[in-house]
Amino acid sequence: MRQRGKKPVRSPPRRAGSRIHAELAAGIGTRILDGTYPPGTLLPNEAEWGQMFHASRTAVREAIKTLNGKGLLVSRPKIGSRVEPRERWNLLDRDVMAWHCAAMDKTAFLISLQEVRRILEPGAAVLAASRRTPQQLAELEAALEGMRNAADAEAMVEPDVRFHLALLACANNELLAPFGIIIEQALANLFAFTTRHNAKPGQVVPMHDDVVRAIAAQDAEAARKAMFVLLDDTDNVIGKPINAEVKEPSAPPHSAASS
Amino acid sequence: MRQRGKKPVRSPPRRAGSRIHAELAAGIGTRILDGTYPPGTLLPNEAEWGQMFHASRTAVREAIKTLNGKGLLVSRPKIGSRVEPRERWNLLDRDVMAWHCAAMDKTAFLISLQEVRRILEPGAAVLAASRRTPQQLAELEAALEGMRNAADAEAMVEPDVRFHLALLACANNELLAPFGIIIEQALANLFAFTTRHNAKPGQVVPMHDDVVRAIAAQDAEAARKAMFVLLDDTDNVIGKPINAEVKEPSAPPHSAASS
DNA sequence: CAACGGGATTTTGTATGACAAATAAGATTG
DNA sequence: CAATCTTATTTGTCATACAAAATCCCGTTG
Repeated sequence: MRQRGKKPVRSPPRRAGSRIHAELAAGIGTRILDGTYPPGTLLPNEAEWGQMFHASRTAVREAIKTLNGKGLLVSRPKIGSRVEPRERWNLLDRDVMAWHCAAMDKTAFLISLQEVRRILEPGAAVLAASRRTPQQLAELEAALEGMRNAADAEAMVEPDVRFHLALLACANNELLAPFGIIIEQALANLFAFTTRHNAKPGQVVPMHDDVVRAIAAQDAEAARKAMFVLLDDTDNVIGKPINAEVKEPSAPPHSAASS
Repeated sequence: MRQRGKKPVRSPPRRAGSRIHAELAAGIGTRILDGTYPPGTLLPNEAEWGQMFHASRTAVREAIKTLNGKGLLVSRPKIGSRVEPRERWNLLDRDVMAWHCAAMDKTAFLISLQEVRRILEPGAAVLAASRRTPQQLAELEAALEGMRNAADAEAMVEPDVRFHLALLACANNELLAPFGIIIEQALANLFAFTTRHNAKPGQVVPMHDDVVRAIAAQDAEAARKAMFVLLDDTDNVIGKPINAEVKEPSAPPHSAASS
């Protein structure tokens, strides 16, 4: 009952409950990833963000702390918040990856993703062959079964992702887990291509099956090779439309920091 | 009415300016990484953390938002903050890596790190051979020169780290950058071993030189092989003390998630 | 008695205001 | 002109109040 004076005008209920700090983090994060605020830039101060998004300084600060945790920013008194150099960004974070993916060219992004997959997945398959537990193998087989039962290409994406994540898990190296995000992003975005260039889907399941059999037999070298076959196939799906659309033979790997 | 003049009740100045929310984030993060609060656990609520650390709820919330950004937590009203499953953690984040490294057995951690390095760095070397710019090559050579001029083993760590980071940069794939953290952690911790088991330091520089020459000559396969030689050497440095200290032949890769 | 629904309660989410601390930049002074 | 002091700006921290969400409990009702 202690009403204590009066209600200070108090801005309107601010729409039904939506996590404002999350929106703010996405808003600021997007602007960083899309180059509006390149590395080294001093961001607007907290009060300005608050006005831009019609939010309180509290919400702004929490958003900034979130981005801080992702390595995009550092804040110091009297200075403000400065965008960190790209190599400090946690690009493997789900949100950062999503903002990044939204900002850059999808095709170039997919090529980068596939390059990393070609490095990682064969190595993971080698480890998996010698280390997978029976239970992990069962999950791998379950994912494969899910791919077999998929009605159409779209329904195959989910078990496909599950398959590759299960493979990573079979490697039993916890530092490999963060790359699951790369798998998810790659396969999710790949779907846009597979619908347009349906590259003999009948062979996809047998190729995955080869990987499973090699890992079940603990044959590391066979697992490695089977994984390369799988990746080659994926590269073909991506590569075809690229060659058809891209003209220039060599583009700069990623836009220079200068501008 | 408002006690403007002197100090109101107001808790003591709380020690000279130290970022409390950072301390809190470290405190909570450490407790998560060391297993005090395993995945799935409901954390104490914000008020309780505030009492534990003698900090305001605001500071606690900002710390939690930081951990949120690192994928360690999710918070929901009425529920509280729950520890996310390990596969959602951003293990490649600097802070998370540091907390993790402090909590787990150093030797086991180094073995995991080296496994990932064996997968990644040869692949990065292959890409580097075909894609490095002259400037990137120059930085690689500068790091090598820094290793040559190092007075002792300790002075070699910094240019060594720079060398491997430069190699990653030569690959010109931005998704490879996050691994720089693995390199840094690996070499920093490795130093504890190399000082104790100084495995013929005279060969280290020539082996790095082989990598540089292969990349300069754009010989991808030679770069790959030279990198393997380098990694084999490191494995030897780690492996020797391990075999001397560890008894049990096979331990579970990482403590299983009970449920 | 059991299933259902609606409030009570707990916890996070947001806003506001005030002050402390840090530091860059300008003003002052020897 | 240089060293120092003041000032101004921005983040950091605290306290308080209230809103929103979601569980949980309990009463209602078939």
